[in-house]
Amino acid sequence: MNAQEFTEAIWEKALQLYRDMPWRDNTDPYYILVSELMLQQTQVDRVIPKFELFMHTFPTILDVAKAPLSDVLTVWSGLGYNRRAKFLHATAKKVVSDFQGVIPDRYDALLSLPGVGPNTAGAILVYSFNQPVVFIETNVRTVYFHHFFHDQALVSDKELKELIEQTIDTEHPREWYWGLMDYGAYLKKNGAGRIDKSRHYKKQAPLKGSVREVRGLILKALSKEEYFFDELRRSMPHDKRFEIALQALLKEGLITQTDDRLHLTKT
DNA sequence: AACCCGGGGGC
DNA sequence: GCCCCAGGGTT
Repeated sequence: MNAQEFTEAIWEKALQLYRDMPWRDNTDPYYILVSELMLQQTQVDRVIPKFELFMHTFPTILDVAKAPLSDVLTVWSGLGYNRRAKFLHATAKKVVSDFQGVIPDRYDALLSLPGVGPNTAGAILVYSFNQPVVFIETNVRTVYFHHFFHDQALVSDKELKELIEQTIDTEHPREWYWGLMDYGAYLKKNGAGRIDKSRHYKKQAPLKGSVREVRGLILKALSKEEYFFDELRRSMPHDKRFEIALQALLKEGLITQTDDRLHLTKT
């Protein structure tokens, strides 16, 4: 299949498989920023209700910047990878203080924001500003592996970038990537995804029995009410994971201890 | 380069 | 019970 046949096939899939999402109906940079942070390692179906709650609670990026971190963490609670809530809070404050409250439309400036890496920066440029930049994530990998690398054991992102660059629709990058996302998600749902073909693929450690499982329990508890240290410990698994998780959360600034009480960090 | 960071749904 | 999900930060 040559490049033109490929692009025609993708556009056909894009029409067939289009998924409606709140951040597709409104591509304001703030919508895209929030959705992309939430979508890191998290499925679309789980993000949509959290996204709507978040936007209802914090209608503008200034509302996030002004809010205590504890409020952002509470809204985030249940979505997972709670550090992202702190990253988003810090990014909102930085956009207000360093960028006049305007989310930047340049790659380097976006990369300077906490929680925004190469993928998220590229996604913001594509989806919000409609710029034809190359970025790689799991659905993009799935589509290109399926069509161009069937008989190759391992594929590097460098090889992938060349193909993406050759096939990207420079006139309609936003809709083009929407199509890649929808088609890639479709392929994986139907068992055609082979993400382990990527040289960057790493199997993640199980959650069960891990420290980060206890981190989640601590944050979930503190999202509801404050605890005395011993009171909280008694409600947690009785092993070393609790102490490790607690120290990490204190160090990272997600939680704070004042007067023998533990609570979500306010500032 | 290796490790850490949630929680849930699909299978 | 195992897997992965619109990845990024730290060491």
